[in-house]
Amino acid sequence: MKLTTKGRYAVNAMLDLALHNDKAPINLTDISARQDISLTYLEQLFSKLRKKGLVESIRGPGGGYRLALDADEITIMRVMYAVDEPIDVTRCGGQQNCMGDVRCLTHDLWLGLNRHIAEYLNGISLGEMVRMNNVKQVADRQDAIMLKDVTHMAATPSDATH
Amino acid sequence: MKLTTKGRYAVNAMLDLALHNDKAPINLTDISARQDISLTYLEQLFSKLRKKGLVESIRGPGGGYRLALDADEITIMRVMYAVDEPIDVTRCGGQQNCMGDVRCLTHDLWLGLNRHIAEYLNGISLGEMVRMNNVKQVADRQDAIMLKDVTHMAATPSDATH
DNA sequence: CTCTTTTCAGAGTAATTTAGTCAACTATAT
DNA sequence: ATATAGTTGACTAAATTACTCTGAAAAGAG
Repeated sequence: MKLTTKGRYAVNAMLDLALHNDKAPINLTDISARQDISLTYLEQLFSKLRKKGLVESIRGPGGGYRLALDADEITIMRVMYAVDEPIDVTRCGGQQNCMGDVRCLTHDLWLGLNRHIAEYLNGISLGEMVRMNNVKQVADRQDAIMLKDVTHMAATPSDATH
Repeated sequence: MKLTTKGRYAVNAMLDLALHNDKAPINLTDISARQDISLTYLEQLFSKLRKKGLVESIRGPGGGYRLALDADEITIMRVMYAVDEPIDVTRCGGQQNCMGDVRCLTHDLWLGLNRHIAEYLNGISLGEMVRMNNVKQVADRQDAIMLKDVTHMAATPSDATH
């Protein structure tokens, strides 16, 4: 299992999609604004997510993306695997030849770690996250900021901290 | 937690040390041969391991490295942290400002994953690994190969174990 | 003292990966 | 038609990884 920012971006974006998953499809421009991910990078990510059957796309004006499955069926694991080729933590990709012809000393250790991570990430779905309170709160804030931007209100975000 | 081959090399090397942890210090040339890691790279790794107090060094002929602590006190986690700067899995390093001024949607998710991995890697020590059967078998084979190289003898120990 | 074996320190580097950008499409609603 | 939105693939700058190279310095053996 690979753990990169790419995978995390993908999860953030997918969760955004799950949170706004009503009738109308969500376009990437909105997700880009809310989640602070460049549009072109999102396009790249969603291309992969679509090919893995996690989202479906609707082209043209009013188009965008929608979850292709129930949010409870989409685990964090599936999202991360969709965008990041799974790199194995062992040196040999499950083969037993990590070291010349014999498996390395720590072969089983890394396999165990792999299993462990997978278990955790497979145990959490987008649906569950949507129902979590703290997630909902953050999402509401993000939506509020978007609204403010759209209306061109004088309120500059005043991001003194960074 | 960062998961790199560097960390895996370090664990392999440290386990080698633990397996051969008798009176005499072990030099890196031997570990290099047994674990198939370049000598200069090992030097780099052990420099860090020493600075973190996991090994102690003896210079000069007959010198080498020794575990600075009991093998049961050295967890896999400690080894990996010694050589790889811990990169945080969240975007903000535990701060709450992953996204401008609010924490990102998935902040807690990554923190949880971090905790999970740490728990696993902290739950396993070099001592425990040394006592595991499959590890011992691999180690014996590695030693046998080393011996063969040194003596240039034809007498293969015929290690028909499994 | 000198030779050899070892660790110690840090600079340098080639390859790979990451995190994107850019440009040129295609499909569809109005 | 035209504007909106997804689609594709090539390209790239920056960072990271996984090392190597050089040249010490310490310590024991002869």
